[in-house]
Amino acid sequence: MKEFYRIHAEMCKVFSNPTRLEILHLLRYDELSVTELIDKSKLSQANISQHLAIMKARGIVVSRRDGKNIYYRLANPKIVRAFDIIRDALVEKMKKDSKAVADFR
Amino acid sequence: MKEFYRIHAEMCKVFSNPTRLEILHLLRYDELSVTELIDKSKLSQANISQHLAIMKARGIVVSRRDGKNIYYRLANPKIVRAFDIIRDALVEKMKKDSKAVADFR
DNA sequence: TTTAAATATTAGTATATTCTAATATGTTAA
DNA sequence: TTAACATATTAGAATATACTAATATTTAAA
Repeated sequence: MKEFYRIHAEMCKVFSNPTRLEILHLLRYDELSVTELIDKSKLSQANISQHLAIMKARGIVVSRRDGKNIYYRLANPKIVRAFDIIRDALVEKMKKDSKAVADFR
Repeated sequence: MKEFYRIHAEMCKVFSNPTRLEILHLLRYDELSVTELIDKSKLSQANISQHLAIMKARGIVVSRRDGKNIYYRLANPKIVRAFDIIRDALVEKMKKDSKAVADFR
């Protein structure tokens, strides 16, 4: 089982970087080329390319070439659901925390 | 929005370590004391304690003291669902990958 | 067949993470 | 109040990560 935790952790590690989350968010509904990702995110080309490579290697995104452009998209739509749940839990927690702060005052 | 990605990433970072996943898995249904966690995981006391501190600081687990023991449990059951989805996606992917390997032969 | 556009890769530095070993703190029972 | 148990904290070394700057590769158009 320990091996499975290792692999699971490897997968989660992909989601533990704000830049990658931003890229994944941009890819949520549509595939996008690297240039489009650069435009929409204002991140550097090299940096985006590196993160895409990481995610591709782990099977989170897939790519296809069309002429000069390479388009990336999510490999598995389930991942988005996992995000949403974590985001919900996060929002819930933030509300609770801010309420605790409010109650304290 | 970038700020939100940062916080989301912080949260996901918690799940990006195999030891923490193992602990979370052990806490899935029941609260457990640190000693029980040590027994069930065979991890070192210091290490478990450190990981519990990390997860507590981020609001993933909560604790209560009962005499000499401190019991930890999951703060939000939703988190478990997020795990399950990621795990499913992972299993799906592993099946697909092993099938690709099989087809290749 | 050169040039320009799109993307990938590499090297290197700064920072973060993880673990072990040692020590400290808190709690109960003798 | 001391001993023993349960848990937390600290320090420090090894490893991993993320970013920038520079360079390489691939493709299509001129």
